[in-house]
Amino acid sequence: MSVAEVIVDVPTMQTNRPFEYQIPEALEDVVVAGMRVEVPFGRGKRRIQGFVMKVKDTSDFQGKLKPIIRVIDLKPVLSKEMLDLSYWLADRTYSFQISCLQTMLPSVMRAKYKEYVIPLDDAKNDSEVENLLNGAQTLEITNQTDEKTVRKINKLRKAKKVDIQYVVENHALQIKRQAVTTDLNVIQLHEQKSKLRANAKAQIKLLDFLANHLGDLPVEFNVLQKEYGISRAAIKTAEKNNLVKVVEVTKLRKPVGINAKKTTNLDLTPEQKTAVDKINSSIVKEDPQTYLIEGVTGSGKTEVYLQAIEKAIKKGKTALMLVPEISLTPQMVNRVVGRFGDQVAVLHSGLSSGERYDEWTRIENHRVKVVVGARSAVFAPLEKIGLIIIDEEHEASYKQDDNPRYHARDVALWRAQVNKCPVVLGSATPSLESRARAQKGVYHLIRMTKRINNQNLPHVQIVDMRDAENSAVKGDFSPALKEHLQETLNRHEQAIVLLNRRGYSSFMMCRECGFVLKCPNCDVSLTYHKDLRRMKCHYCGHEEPVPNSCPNCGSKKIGFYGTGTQNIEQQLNDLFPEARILRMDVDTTRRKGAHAKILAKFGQHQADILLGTQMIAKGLDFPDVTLVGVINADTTLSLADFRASERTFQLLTQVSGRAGRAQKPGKVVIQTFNPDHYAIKDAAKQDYETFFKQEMFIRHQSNYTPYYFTTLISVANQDEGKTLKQSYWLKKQLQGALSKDAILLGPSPTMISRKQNKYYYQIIVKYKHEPNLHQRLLEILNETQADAKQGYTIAIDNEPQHID
DNA sequence: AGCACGCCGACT
DNA sequence: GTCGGCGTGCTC
Repeated sequence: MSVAEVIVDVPTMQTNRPFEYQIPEALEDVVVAGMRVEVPFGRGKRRIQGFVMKVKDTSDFQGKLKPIIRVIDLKPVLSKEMLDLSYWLADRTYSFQISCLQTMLPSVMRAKYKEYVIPLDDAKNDSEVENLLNGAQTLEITNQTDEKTVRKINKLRKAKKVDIQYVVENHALQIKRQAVTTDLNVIQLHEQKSKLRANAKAQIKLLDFLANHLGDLPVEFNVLQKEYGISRAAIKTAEKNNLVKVVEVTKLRKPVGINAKKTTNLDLTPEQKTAVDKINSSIVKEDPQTYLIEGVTGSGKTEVYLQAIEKAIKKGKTALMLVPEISLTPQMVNRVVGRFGDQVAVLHSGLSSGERYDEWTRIENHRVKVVVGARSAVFAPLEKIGLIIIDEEHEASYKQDDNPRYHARDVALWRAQVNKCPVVLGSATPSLESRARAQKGVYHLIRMTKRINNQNLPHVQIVDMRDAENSAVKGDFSPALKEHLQETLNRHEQAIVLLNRRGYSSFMMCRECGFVLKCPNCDVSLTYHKDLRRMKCHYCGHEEPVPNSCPNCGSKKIGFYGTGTQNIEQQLNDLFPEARILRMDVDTTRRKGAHAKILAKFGQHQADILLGTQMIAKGLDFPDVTLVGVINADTTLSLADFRASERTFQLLTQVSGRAGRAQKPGKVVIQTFNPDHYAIKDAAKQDYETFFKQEMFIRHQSNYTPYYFTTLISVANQDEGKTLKQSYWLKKQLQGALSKDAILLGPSPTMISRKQNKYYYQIIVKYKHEPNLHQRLLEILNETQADAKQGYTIAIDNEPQHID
């Protein structure tokens, strides 16, 4: 007897374990681990999708096993590595295993469930049934089906007149197309052509086409029709005369940007060479070491990546390169594709779900050696990985912010262990966690301090907005920034203006002295809560009234801080009526491809000023940009988040790196109310190391990452009282499991304490070594699962990226 | 999640 | 009396 352990597609705590199914004889040698199967589940006739985790020949189950209905895949869609990874991932992120398995696959492979009402045999002519079906054979039940109909169906079901049929649908279908190919070679084709009658125009055209495109066969019918005017009839005639063959091809939608010119290795600077040598030695030794490249903007990290990838490929291995979604620009993609051609698969959000599935299939079929993609590409079905690269390693977007809340870096490190390959983390501004690990020797630190071609770092000027001259200005542009913009325009060069919009108008700052209202306990800024009209701390729950005057200098100029991009655009228009301005923010980039379009336009110098939010800070390389202006450097600094300084430093350093990438010298103007803050001063000097030391000191003082681990637990319910009660119960449970050294903060309301009509409260655990915590949290999830039906949601975020 | 079972209130 | 409301427990 063969038995399969199956993880079923029911994301609840009670079903978060394998269920055993009997493998029918017909499927005896067909069902293997990693396949999707359709199984019956529950008392009714419900059918659902499941993943086979294991095949064995004995059962531990006391009752009678149900048989597997059918296999959905002909071969496994998840390898042993991925199945193993799913256990680890589910445990680490406190998620359902089914959710982990699903996130590893393209979304089209997620099962779709449909329900139909079907009449039972002896009730086919029943008037009520006929009325319900309205002449049709079946009736689909969707969530659109109105209550009255549902009631009618239930009644007829009880009367045994109709039944419900469940259908599991697989949407991952490849598009099959007819195509033409031939067994003849060029000489034979010419021979055949000469035998044709002169008036057989279409046949001649077809044979000419084949002779010229022998390398590209088979070619689809519709391509021949559309691009060469060769009809289906002509092809059929040629087939009849044994000139061509008609075959079916699975059409793979080819994603954009694969038109890159072939490039070859660039000469390396000594620093680059050292980096490549170190990484390559680990690739050769199959040694799962982690390297952290701390390289200033413009130091040529990408070339290091490319040459290391080449090494991996030469060894017969594959390579995985992760890039933040926002820097997955055609520029970036073309550099990789230019080097490795069609051995590269690109996974980015611009792909349709079908295209994404096709790319996944190409990788799965071993037709790809290199995968470039954003966060979820870390699950690419590559085998024999020889190298994993994570560019812009500090980016918060590598952490998924809903379930499963995984960090791509952690997954990459796990896969590197299994594949015995090195991991390269690269950034101009590494995350404190990674840099600290390098300090401790867990990672190998590679520093690249020089820009290629010895370009100078841009000159950075910090403008103190508290100065009389600047605070007298009506708008948001200081005289200094205005002047530099004008000069740049006069020289017909380009400028980037960054508006730091995160944390928009939620905190209070004094425009006279730069004072920001902070929590007395937690050293993060207080957040304004509209509903209460009070200032609150998101960490500990401290609250106080909104002040009328600055507690530091007594000025009345204290207020909420923030300006929108439209407003700034207007100001720019007024100041420089002759300048062409491009605005890039969530509003102008909502449409697919809009992001790339704006950048392309700016790259072709069709505009003088690019105005935008954080999204313009990353990896752009425009030779004509000689000025970068930062309107309000402080907003991220004042976020109610312990990573605020780190985020500000990263943003300013990255955006400053955009100025003066080519021969022309660059200039950066940073406007701020905190000119003496180390995050701003160090960013101006592009001095990561000094910033790192200072920030580590602060983190040490205030017991944050990387000195402490953090876990964030949030509770939500429609009823605020219930939410609070549950939060306090939770806190008590945790206190029982934690040692004296752990720090428990909260419960406190979240930034938007009410979303979708639910109240949110959170508890933060900071700890160094708590062996019981993980187990206790799993137990708590189990104990509270019954509450889920009463509308409680408990979410656990291991090492949160932001706390709001 | 979806379904059955079971225990209470308000209707043909 | 019974229809149907939802609270509880189970699914190989």
